[in-house]
Amino acid sequence: MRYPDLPATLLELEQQTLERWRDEDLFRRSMEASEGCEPFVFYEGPPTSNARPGLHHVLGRTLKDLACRYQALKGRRVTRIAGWDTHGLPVEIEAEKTLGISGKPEIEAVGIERFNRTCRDSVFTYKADWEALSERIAYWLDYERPYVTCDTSYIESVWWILSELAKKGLLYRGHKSVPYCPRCGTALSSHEVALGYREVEDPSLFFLAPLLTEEGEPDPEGRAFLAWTTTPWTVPSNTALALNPALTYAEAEAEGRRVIVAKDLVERVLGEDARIVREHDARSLAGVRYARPLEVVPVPDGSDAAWRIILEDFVTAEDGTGIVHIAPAFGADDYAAGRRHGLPLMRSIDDAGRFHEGLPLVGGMFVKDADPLLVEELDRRGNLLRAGRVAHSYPHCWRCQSPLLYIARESWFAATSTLKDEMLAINRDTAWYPPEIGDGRMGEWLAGNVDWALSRDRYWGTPLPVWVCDRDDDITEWIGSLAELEERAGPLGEDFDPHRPFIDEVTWPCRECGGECGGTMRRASPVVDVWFDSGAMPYAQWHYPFENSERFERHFPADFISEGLDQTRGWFYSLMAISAMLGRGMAFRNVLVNDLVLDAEGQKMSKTKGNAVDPWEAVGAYGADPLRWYFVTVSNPWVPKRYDERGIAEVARKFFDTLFNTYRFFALYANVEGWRADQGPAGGRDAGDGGDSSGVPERTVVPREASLLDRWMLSRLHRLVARVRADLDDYQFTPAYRKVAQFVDEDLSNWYVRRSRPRYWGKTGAADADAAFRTLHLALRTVSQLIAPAAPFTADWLHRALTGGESVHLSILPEADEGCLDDGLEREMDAVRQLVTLGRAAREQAGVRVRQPLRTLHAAIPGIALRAPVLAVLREELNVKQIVFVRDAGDLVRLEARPNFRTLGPRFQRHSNAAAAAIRALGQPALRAWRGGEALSITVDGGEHPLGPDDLEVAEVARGNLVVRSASGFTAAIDPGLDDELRAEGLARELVNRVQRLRRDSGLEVTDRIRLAISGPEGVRAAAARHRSFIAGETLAVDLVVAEEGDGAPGAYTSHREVTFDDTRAAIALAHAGG
RNA sequence: GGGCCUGUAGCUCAGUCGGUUAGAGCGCACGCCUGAUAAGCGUGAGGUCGGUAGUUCGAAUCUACCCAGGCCCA
Repeated sequence: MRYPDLPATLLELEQQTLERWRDEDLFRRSMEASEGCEPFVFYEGPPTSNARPGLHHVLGRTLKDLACRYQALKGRRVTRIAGWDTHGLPVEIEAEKTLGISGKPEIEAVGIERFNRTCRDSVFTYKADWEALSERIAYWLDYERPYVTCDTSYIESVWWILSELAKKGLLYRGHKSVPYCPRCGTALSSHEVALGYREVEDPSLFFLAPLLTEEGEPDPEGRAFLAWTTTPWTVPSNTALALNPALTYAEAEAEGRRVIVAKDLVERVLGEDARIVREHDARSLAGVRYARPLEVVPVPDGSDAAWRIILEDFVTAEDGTGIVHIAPAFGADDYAAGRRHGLPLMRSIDDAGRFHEGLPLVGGMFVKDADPLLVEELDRRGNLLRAGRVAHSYPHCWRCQSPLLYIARESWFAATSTLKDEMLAINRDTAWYPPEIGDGRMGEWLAGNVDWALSRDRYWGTPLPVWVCDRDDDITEWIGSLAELEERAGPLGEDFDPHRPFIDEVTWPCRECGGECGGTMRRASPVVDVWFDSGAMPYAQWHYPFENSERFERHFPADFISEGLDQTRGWFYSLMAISAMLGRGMAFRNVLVNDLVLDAEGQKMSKTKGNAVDPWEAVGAYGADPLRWYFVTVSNPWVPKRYDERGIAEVARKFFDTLFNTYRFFALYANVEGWRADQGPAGGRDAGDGGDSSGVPERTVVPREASLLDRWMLSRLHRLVARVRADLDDYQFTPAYRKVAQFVDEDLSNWYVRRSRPRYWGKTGAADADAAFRTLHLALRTVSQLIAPAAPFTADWLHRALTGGESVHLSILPEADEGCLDDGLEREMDAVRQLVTLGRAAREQAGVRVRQPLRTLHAAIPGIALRAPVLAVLREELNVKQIVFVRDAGDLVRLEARPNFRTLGPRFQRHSNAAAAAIRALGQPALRAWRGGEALSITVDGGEHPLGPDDLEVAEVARGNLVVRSASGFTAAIDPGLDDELRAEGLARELVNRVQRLRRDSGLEVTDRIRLAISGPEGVRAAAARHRSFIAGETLAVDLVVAEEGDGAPGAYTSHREVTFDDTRAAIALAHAGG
């Protein structure tokens, strides 16, 4: 049994792994394996399946999958049920396109039955695409039994929730101001409204509302409030004027009138000539009566509260007059204010946007056409101060371009605002990643919570399960199940479809009024907001409470959910609001938010711009693992991501290729040497804990007396495990996997393996080779487990290759072994690596290559001593004979004082720089004395100041005829001087270098033995002779002949080469020793 | 129009409580290595920290305004 070769490409590796997963039914096996384990509950936010998955779904699904796989790796049982969001306007719009129709009148002409059938047919258009992409990117989700929001069982659970809320008195009928298209006869969703903003010119008029006394008499002083509007057609429905309670208002003389406006706006609104007569605090004006500016619409009953001054926070002094005209029948703020103050709703127009027939002046006119007449009438009544035009952005219907009207329409509401405090408390207990979304966007949204308008006047959705008596609409019944419905209306028949139009036909005689009224209970026509559907998934995915009660309880609340930022007021809110209303507290404990995927230029991806990246293309380019890894490591999930294919290529090279090369190295030599993880070393030493079919890796494979590098590697490895676990437990995926990447590249590949290489071909003995293999095997295997959540294909392939077939996704991630951590050793090795960098820089500067040995490295390091075996690593890496640590004696070192601003700043304030300069200017003797423990003081601003221990740092800087490099307290200095001995050794290494190249060029295998001949001038011969065994050993020469120039027997060798070393010429020749 | 997020090297990103010499990878230039070789390693150059004004002894970091991109809402 060998350690297998890697597939030719990562894409091939993924394909092989996918096939294996399919053959093994691995997802199912992983679920079975965790049967009975502590559950980890994940809720899948349902995507709409009638649109293709996009690249951003790969991001979202990577994060979800990562969290779930990590928990599974820790031994949790992770429920992850797929779901489909199937109702709503996007589906209806697709159906309109399919049927070639547009708008509600045309839908009704076609018939709701046919229309909804078309909707249902279109819902799963791209289901296969979604499932295929999910599989390809290794998003493990249970697609066997997905929840589907248009299924009868799902709808029944939604009905149950609504009826529960009704029982709690949380549902009511009211009005909601909605953007409404008068031509299409329909309200538009906010998404649709956003599509239609256009810059237009509208009337801008300042109109007057004359003050009245409390008795309703004209104000003796003839004063009037001044209000501003761009919609004259709403003025007849005015019922109040709102002031900001925090503002001061002024009475001013202008154009012969005494008008009241916000004090700050007097000049802007009334001109420079306006004279302020009196000032009023807003509060003192509250409740003051005024005369209706226009009397076109009749006064309804119960209008006692109307036509008075009210106070509202939303009023600003930014524009207008600081006095806002309130027409509750139209604006959203107006409607809310109307409810707060008990104002009447003066609905004066019909569904086509026309004033009611029979009204004076404007009866039957389209509201926008009536504007000029109303302005004229205001003027005639002396209530117009000024009229003009203003350009502003105003929403239009994206379908027909009609200007939208904001109109209060009948709606069914859930009284979420009564649970505001409860939701705020839940939100505080919810762990948001990042936290600022919870505090900010979500917290503010909840703080400003208004009742949830649940109903939509549409067709394809969960029908609102409320029936209303057609004689007395105060009589309503909420139905919570199909059984309840049958109890009322009789059998519904097999396979009853609870959608419209069928549900609309279910009626029964009104019982409330004892049959006296002879009324019929008919369903209120709206369907439910689709956000209610998705927020109901914790219950409805189990058809709770009709079945699965116990399973539901086990899966509530969710431990974890994750969606895009746009879901804050969408799914996150609907989950939270529904559970709060049901009295069940929080619906999710942890929520990870991701931002958008932008294109490489930072622009939003969209089909119309043509910059959208097809996820299949992205996966096909480098593979799913690099794409997932890129998304995870490039930046935190909640930061907008630029998708740049070059970034994926970089990840594939930098991380995956490095990891693969490390494995390839391991496999190459393990196979050559016949090393197996489950066998002892060749020398017959104890095999340790041997094989591990348990899935739990051996905790410590290398005993205490193991080599320095192994102990260092294990310390790094276990520290990595501890840190990654801590990060992942805290949903910090990006830092976690950046740490893994850094470990693989810097610690494992570039230091441990590089420094250990000769150990693998036995240069240090069989036992040491075994330890080296064992350590590398453990490191690779642990890495494969750590990356399993992020790069599931690569991880699985690696794990199987290393363990002989065991899937990483069935394994358990070990805990970090504290006993392996060795802080001191890690610090020493860090110091060595720092000195190596500096030493190399010094060599570069001196123009001496590493192959040329040097006598001495002078080094200074802050605060740690390096032990002998660590120093050996440093000597070897820098190719020096000895290392001398400089102290403050001798010519090598100069002391340098570095002021510490952290302590000086607070103490010296504006004299900090002077103090710092005084410290820098301290002389060598003073600094030596300071180091010796003597007191030191400086003179600043004429005063004598003693220095404390933290006020300065004393650093050593090497000096003299050395080439010096230093950084952050570390100094490395080399003496570039060479003697004959060093030159000879350097030459010997050069010879080895040339022979190795010739070996390679001659096509020899790395293990082939050779016969070797070297000829050249005296210096070369002397070096070769002196380092004969070194050269022979390095080049695997069984025979080395050193000859005079032109001497020797060329015919005996198969490869010859002239070589030069700087200005010296020589010749080498070799032949395969075996034959 | 309002609220929020982002802006640091050519590119992608770090940057702790405000601390005086702002880091890394890629790319680029130069070099090394040749028992991981369609690999590997190193050194170097490269910055108005989006802009302006302020607070402070000291600002990438705090404040205000502005610019660009994005999100949510109207």
